[in-house]
Amino acid sequence: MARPIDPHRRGDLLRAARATFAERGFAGARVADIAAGAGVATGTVYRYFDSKEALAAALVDDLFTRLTAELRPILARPADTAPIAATVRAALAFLAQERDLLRLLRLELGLNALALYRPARGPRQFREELAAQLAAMMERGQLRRYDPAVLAALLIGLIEWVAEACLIRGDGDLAEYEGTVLGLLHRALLPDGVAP
Amino acid sequence: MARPIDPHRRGDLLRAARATFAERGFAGARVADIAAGAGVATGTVYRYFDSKEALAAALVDDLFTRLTAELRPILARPADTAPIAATVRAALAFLAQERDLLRLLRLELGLNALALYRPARGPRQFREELAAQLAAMMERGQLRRYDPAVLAALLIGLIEWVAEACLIRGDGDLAEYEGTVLGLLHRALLPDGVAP
Amino acid sequence: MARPIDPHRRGDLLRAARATFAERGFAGARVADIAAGAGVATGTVYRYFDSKEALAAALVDDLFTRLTAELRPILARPADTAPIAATVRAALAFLAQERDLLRLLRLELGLNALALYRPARGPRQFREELAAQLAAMMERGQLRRYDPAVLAALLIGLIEWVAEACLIRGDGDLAEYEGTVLGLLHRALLPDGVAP
Amino acid sequence: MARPIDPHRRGDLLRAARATFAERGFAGARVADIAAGAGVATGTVYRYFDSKEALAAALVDDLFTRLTAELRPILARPADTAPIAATVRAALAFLAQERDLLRLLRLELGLNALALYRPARGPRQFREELAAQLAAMMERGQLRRYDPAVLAALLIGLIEWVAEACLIRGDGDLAEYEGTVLGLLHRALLPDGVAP
DNA sequence: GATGAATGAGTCTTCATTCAT
DNA sequence: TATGAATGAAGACTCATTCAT
Repeated sequence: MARPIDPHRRGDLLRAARATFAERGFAGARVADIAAGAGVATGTVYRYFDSKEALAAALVDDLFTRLTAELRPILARPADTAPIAATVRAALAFLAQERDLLRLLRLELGLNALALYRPARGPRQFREELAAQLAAMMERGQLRRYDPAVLAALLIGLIEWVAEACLIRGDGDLAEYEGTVLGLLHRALLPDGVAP
Repeated sequence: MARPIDPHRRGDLLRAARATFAERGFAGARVADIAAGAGVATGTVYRYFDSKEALAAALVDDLFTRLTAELRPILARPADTAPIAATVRAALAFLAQERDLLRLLRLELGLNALALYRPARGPRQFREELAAQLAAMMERGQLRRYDPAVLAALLIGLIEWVAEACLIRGDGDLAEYEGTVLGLLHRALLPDGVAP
Repeated sequence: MARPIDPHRRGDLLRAARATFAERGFAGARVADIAAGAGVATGTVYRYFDSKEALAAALVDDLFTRLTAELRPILARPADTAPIAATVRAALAFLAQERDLLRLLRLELGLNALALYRPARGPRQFREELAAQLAAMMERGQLRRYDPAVLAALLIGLIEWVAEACLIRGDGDLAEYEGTVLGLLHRALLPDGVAP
Repeated sequence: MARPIDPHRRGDLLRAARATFAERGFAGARVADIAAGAGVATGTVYRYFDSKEALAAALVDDLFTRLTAELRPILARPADTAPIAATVRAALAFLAQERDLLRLLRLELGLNALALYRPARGPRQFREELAAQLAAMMERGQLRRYDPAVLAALLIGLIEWVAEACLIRGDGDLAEYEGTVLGLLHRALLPDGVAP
């Protein structure tokens, strides 16, 4: 049997890539540096990832995976009186800790690059779960009626927007933007005469 | 750098750049090709623009300039009972006709590149005008009270979000998304008991 | 390097190599593909051949071995009144069926590569046999006197030349070239007043 | 007016390439080295030649051009009683001084590479001239009748063969091989009862 | 001002070969 | 013996930018 594939290698490479991208930016990071950072030879990178871009895409994929893993339980919390607000807050808190990946994603990677590698599953699936959840809430009269799919996409878009504006561009204060968005959503989503 | 003399040349270059970027993408477009497309020598490009990126940024700048020029009168229309909805509609209609620049902006240019070259005036100034307008409307009781600056940014963000989702990613139907967003804004912004 | 145990494997590899070289060219053929084609692991190739080039050289070696094996009996045919012409014809007919290896040899392999791996025996030995045969014929007055060694080399060179011109470069018609060469040899080699 | 193109550059590059190829071989020669040898920047090479291979092909082209320029007058020498022998001798003498290019051509360049770049003119045209010359000689009864085109190709092939055997592979002595070939040609080409 | 020839930095990727298992 | 994961050297080429004319 040949040398068995090391299950840690992939993680090591991802870690090294994240550090190198954060330090030097995507263009400035050399594949050789990332390999060295993971303690392997340059060519080895290409046994785990198709290209430098694929490495970055995997990092971003991973970000979304962890984010949605964090949000799902909150969104599904049956007793929560304001699951949407809680989800938005949790998402923003999570993203605030991942500025480096967020910068990589919005500042350096073309959306094109991403589209090539991002498996449709992750974020799309979460959006569908969210839409289902929203539809159920509308059904129960907890939410005004909108197109659940569009509303789900919109909620995610709003989260991304706040993150981009506050965490990447630094154009605004996170708490303030969060407050405004939640207030707006409160008015827009809750039926008349319902407390948040 | 001396100011370019011939404004005609500048326009030719911008036109050639737009065509070349649309055809080959930003990376694939050679400065020499753009120059040839405008009927000038390669070096001449650099008398009008500092770099290839500056050329792209100018194109995007121009997009925003034309967009805001289109929106200002609508927003300021005194008799309009729903200036916000009209503005959103006009913005989306305008952007629907500029998909190629939108793609360039979101798909190929890093936000980084943009930040380097985009003069703060254009979009920022429009945002401030919008904020002032919103503040005035709140003052008059036509709008619920939110932070006008954040709300202005949010409105612009929503427009960009719809444009990106529907015009670039093709993830949704423009009319449907527009309807949902306008409905949501209606609920969120108008005081109780006010017709749109 | 231990001698390979399984001669079957060796044949499989040679077959796979020939197919892969023919399909993708020498440079385009990956050792891993050849291994896969033979149903073995990459590393196994190196138990049978020292290098990718050695694989190609073995193929060419084999070509020469088969060619000379085919020619020897013809050349030695005691009753033949024109053994040289018969040999040239047989050689060309044989080579016409091995275009792929011929192309590999003349188009892709540098003669350098060949020199490194080709064991001197094969072609050199045949040339010596041919020279001996020619010397004997000169002795018997069946041939004009030339340096037998040079003439042997020349005959082989002429065969290779016709093969290259007609089978590889496609510059001429095989039958026509063969006829001209045989006519020329006839004049040059046979003593006056001898029928072919 | 921009910097005018330097007519010496191409020649400088060719000279530097020849020296570098001779010293390091084709594969071993770096384009950067060749450029440095010609006193220009790496990229400049690519304004004059499409690729490293094109550089080598140009060198070989040049070899043929100079060779045929040398042979034409000899071949056309009206008073010459043995123009073919004189041409063969002159060709071999010329090639003996160009071993480095000959090695490059036969040892390192695939014939493929050559075919891509070699303009059909040079050698092909010479072959046609030679064929015409041979046809005229046949017409005048100075030569036995063969297909002139094939015979021309064959004569050139014989010269190349002697050059390869003696100058590149070192398998034989040039004078001896030349003598044998000329003797053979003498017998094969001259009509009975004609002195060389 | 315009020209366009010259510059030269800068790196991803492949794949033959090795050798630990 | 076979395996196949790991290695890592190695360099052609592009093209944005400059600047001599």
